[in-house]
Amino acid sequence: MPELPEVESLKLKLKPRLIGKRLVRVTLKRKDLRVPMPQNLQKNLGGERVINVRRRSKYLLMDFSNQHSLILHLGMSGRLFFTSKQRSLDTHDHVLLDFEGGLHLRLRDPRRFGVLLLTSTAKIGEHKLLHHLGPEPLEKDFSANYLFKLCQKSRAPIKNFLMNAKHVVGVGNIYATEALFLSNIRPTRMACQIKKHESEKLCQAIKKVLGESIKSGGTTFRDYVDVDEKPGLHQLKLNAYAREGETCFRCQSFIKRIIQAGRSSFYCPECQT
DNA sequence: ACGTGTACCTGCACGC
DNA sequence: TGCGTGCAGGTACACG
Repeated sequence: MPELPEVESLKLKLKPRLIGKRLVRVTLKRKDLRVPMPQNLQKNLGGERVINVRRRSKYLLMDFSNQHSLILHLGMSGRLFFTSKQRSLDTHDHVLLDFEGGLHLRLRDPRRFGVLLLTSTAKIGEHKLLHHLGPEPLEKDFSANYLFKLCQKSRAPIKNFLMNAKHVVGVGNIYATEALFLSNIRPTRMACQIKKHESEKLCQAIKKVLGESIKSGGTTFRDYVDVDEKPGLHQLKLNAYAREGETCFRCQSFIKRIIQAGRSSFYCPECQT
């Protein structure tokens, strides 16, 4: 489900409510998501305080006072939200986190493509899931120059290229689609055919669409909700994603849908070349 | 070595 | 109503 803006929105809302709080109890309602969850969580984290809540790529990182960190990924259908401890359990409520002061956080993930792991805070960057990741798109090191140079080495379609976390993290199906629309580039173009000026436009478009989505609290299609189970608003601003057969806001042509690497892509056949 | 296809899993909307 | 099909904000891995 969530791409960078959705995870960033969760992080921003979790931070002020969790930092400094002790984790009282961790309850696992099953033993695995996409991979087995650590079975020693209560022993390792029970009684520890939350020092920080961070995001790297689409991973949410929770640092605790004993130098351990939780790594959480929401996959396609994961939700992380505060609720009442008394609320009855949904079939797919897999993890319950009770913090001091009665704060109760739940992880719900019907498809179980999510991940929950524990690692030492110091070694988090070396973790198998994180070590190979490319730059954060909203940071300075993700520049037009960086993008252009990397593009020149790849014969993959530009959309697939953008969704490859080795090149840049956090850009999933929605935002790759939208950034390409904003920069007038057809998603099927080979990355190595992108011109210098296009890479500048594309780099800007990626930063813009991600930044605006964060401001809108993310995009909600079906599963995503924030920590208070409220949807985001960015779906109201999409230009291409999920708009097959509707008219382009720029030129009134019909938006097309194609499949690339098994995922839907949407583009305007007139404005994107 | 890189790019694509497949697997993981459930739920929902659709057409017949 | 019921069933089959196709689709869904992700990612690691096996293959060619």
